[in-house]
Amino acid sequence: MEIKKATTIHDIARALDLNSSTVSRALNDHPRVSSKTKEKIKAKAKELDYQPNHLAANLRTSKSKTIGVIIPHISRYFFSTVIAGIEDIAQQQGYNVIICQSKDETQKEINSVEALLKSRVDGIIISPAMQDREFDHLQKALDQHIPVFFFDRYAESLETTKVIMDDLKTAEKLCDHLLEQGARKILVLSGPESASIYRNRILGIKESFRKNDYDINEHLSILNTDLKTEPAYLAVKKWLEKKAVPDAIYALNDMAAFGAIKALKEKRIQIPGEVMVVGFSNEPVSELITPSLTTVNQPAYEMGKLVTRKILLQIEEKVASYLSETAILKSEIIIRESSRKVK
Amino acid sequence: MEIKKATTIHDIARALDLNSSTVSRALNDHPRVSSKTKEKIKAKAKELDYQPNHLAANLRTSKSKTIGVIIPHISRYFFSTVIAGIEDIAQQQGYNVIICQSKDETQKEINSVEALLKSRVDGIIISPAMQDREFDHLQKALDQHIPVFFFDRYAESLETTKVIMDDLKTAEKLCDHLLEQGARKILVLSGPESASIYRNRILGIKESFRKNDYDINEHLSILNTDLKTEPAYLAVKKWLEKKAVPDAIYALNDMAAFGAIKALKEKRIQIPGEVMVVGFSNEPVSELITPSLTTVNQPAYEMGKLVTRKILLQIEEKVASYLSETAILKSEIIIRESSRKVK
DNA sequence: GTGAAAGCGCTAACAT
DNA sequence: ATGTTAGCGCTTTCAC
Repeated sequence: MEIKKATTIHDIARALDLNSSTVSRALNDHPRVSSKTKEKIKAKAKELDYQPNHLAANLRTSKSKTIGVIIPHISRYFFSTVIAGIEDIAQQQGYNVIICQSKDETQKEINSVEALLKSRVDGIIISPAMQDREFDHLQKALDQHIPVFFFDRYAESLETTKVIMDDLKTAEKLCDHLLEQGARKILVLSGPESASIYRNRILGIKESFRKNDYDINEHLSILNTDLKTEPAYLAVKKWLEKKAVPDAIYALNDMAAFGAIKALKEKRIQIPGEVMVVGFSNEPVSELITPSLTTVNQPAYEMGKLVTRKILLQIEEKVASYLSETAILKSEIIIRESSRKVK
Repeated sequence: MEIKKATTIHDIARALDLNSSTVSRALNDHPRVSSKTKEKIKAKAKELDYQPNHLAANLRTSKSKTIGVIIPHISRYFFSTVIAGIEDIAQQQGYNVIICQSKDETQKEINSVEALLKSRVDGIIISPAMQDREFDHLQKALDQHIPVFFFDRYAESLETTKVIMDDLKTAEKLCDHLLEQGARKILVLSGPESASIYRNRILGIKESFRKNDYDINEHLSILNTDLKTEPAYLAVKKWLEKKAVPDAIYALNDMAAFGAIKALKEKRIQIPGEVMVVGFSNEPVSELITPSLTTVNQPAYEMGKLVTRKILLQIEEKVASYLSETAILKSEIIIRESSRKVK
């Protein structure tokens, strides 16, 4: 079994009677190499089917050319779509991606950061776990000059770049819509208020009430669940047994909305006739269920691409490391059957 | 801004007045190092917060400690769940993972293999694009002694390890179920027969007909779609307008089943009263739609873990490279409302 | 059981 | 514009 060794820059140098450093420079488009030799070198490289050894280059420059990504659940449609965007940009720029799932558990997230730092990633992109209250683990990365960028969810206490949605505004508009459809008593299924996105969405909802002059205390109820289908189902079921039936259930994600729908159907409560339901984040199923679910579509793929472009700019020092920006992407309300009372 | 350099094996060696090669050996648990020195070295390593530089080790051993994964769509629940399994095992064994999406396009897949070979991955795990008819691109990897392992879908022409489902048997059982429920005329929504899994599922269905003595030609119709919701919806709609309404629609994935349900609902055909519907591969939505969808649950996470364990055994030469095995995982039929005619 | 020495393939400071 | 040289941090063969 004959294994012919791969071509190196030395082979190219030898073949052209040049020095390997010139070859290296030529292949990296260094300005101080005459275009004539550059051409010669590149031609020879192609001829010998030269494949650069990134391991060697990375060792030398002590860059891993790898970025770490930490997300709650890879198999959630929103997140896997973000990953697609991250992978696309990263690959295109010659970076690898390490994906870690936190399962929305703070401890797992801490471990992942630890592991990523050990693998010497050049940067970390994260959407932190719902329950996170402290961010020392991320601060540690920043202390080592590893950029940490957020998407969707973020830590307010860290001054770093984030790509987020215009959640407050969108949540407000969605609430406007429910009020227009005649809803007064609204039950919100929320996640932990410590998480930026849920807090923002609730602020939007309250703003909608305020500007429409509806009494928040009287008409708005907020139920904290962990925004999963089953717990939301149980919570709504319990609510319906003990408290007044609301005019609308406003879930802060689609998963929870599915649970609410299940509970309502079980009690034979008409949707949207008696109770309207809206969700957030447009799971692909949402248009397929009965009734199809009004929700908010978030540009996940774009988000992944954008946050990756931004972190790579910082990693490659094309942008100052002390610059932190907040990019806000527009999301879009999709009105479907579950909230369409008035035809 | 003071950046203290990371500890290396030389630092440890110096601190203990030993040679760096001994340190290297000790940390790798080489047998020919006295356990006393091993202990000393490990203690010192911990004390100095030594973090091995994998880049250096990988360069030296010319292993990238990276495996490439090629899947059709990362945001499909089945695949992202497989990825979760792959990542878990890989990370645990110190490997990184590069994920590529083929979008079910052969050309993209070819490009991905090319890119993975350039990144010098140690192995490739793939579920090939639906339409693939040739596998020269994968053969090329094998020629370079890069193991290529399949999961779910596979190329029959390549002799290599694969982890697949017992699709034929399961498809047969699901068909048995439909026949038991009284279905006679069955319309199958299939993908390209060139793909192993669809061919196998159809064989299973035919087997069910055969053993129950029902005439295949008379009662079984097969409609090729690309197994996406919208095209399936259109195909079924057209079918219902021109041909006889079947007793059951048997879609070879859930996406297509959703399309069929949409078309049936539009024509106000009762499910399962007039037409039963079954799918395949248990999208998380399937239990949430109305009616909830009978389908087949595939152990995706387990599949990802298993195929990764297997390829790592081969990469680390704990198993002969000429050994190719076929591991078959059991999938499970989940009967829900859409096919429950008889109470 | 431990040490010496070479080298994986590349880059970059310095020299010319 | 090109060459010289050193070295990134590790593994591994060969000595002893």
